[in-house]
Amino acid sequence: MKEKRTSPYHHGNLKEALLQTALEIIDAQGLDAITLRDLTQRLGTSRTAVYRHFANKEALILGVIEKGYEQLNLLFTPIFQDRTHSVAERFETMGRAYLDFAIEHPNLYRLLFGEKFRQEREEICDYKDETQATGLYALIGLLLEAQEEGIIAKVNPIVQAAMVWASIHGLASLLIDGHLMMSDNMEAIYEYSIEVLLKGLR
Amino acid sequence: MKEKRTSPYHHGNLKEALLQTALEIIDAQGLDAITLRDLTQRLGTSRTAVYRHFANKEALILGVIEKGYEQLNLLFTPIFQDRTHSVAERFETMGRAYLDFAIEHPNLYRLLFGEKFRQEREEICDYKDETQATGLYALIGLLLEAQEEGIIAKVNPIVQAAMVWASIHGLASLLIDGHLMMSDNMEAIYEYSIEVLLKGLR
DNA sequence: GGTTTTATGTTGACAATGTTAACATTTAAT
DNA sequence: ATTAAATGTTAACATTGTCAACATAAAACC
Repeated sequence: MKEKRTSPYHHGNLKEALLQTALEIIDAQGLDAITLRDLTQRLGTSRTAVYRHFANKEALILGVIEKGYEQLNLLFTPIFQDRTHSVAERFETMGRAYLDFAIEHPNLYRLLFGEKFRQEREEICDYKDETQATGLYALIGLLLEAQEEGIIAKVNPIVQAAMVWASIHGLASLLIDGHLMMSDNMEAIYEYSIEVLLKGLR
Repeated sequence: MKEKRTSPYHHGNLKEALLQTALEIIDAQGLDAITLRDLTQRLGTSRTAVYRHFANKEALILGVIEKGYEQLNLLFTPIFQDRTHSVAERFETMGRAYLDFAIEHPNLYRLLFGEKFRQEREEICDYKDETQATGLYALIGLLLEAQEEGIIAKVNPIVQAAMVWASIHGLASLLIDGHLMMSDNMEAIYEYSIEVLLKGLR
């Protein structure tokens, strides 16, 4: 009883290793590229070892999604908590960090904000609300701050947050999915977007 | 020589039937749901009949994508050509039509504006530019009109169009992929988005 | 018209993949 | 020490995309 619980023995917490490696594979090659055989081979176990820790492939992916949300949360939280900058500055920094994440981890971004397993995802969101993990929660807080400062109109902040998130998410999606044939203009487009948003929200 | 070309004989233009049925399957059940065996079975042919008309499954899907763009074009063109309404009105109508299409055909929308086959897609876009099929081309025209009327600022319309498209695309994506936990508020969010955009673009 | 060539369709087979069942082994519980 | 539970392995199967070999209908050619 030296370990708290689920103490490893054969592989040394294979479950966590599966999640981590799966996340790395997906991040590098995309969701469709992952196969249980490849995954288990990398870890030196047999193909079906997965089934001792996950019901099936889908359950594993859901675990990766949850893990991804956690990582994203870890990445965004410090940005929001930085009170040394103005609301407008934080607004811009936030959007840029979001875009950067999408650009640096397009496959992971698609997994987290894509369509796959919408139904099943809800089980995760029950106790770890996507709203929070996404940063949408923090965005709402930021918008409320901006409302107090009189920078933007006092409208339902949830509606505002949805609109802002959609704008940045749309930009990220179109970019990483190759639908904006002007990646060189990206910086200009982003800055203009922030400008339009801040002006339009007034 | 009664038929112009590619006159059918066995199945009666199987190629077109494959594209049409494939599109219907994808529209109804999504890209991942389509299998060549199911597809061919519906048409009463054998599994490998596809390979007489397409190099492989991917080539077939690319054909469906092209067909989808055409349909989308047919849907959007009349809206843009309607000069009986003001620029602002057409702007709003356009966005709504775009959103409606995404909501009514989420699987098709994901296929047309998703990540799959980005590389290979470019071959299609050579002679049938996505920019045109998307309606982005028409959007730029609308924005130029708005600029002339002094409704919005005279900025690079391509940048403006990217920003606007991203906003609406983001809204559509988040909605159909189940990331906006307020589908009831959708109408309010959309109207507010148009409001913010028109105000911000000034 | 008859022959050849081409276009189109079919059958059988194979590799990759997710999955299950049966068996094996290591750790934990009693 | 024995039993039970957890974890891992092997063999096998169904599904799917794909290819090779074969079959047939249409078109082309003389």
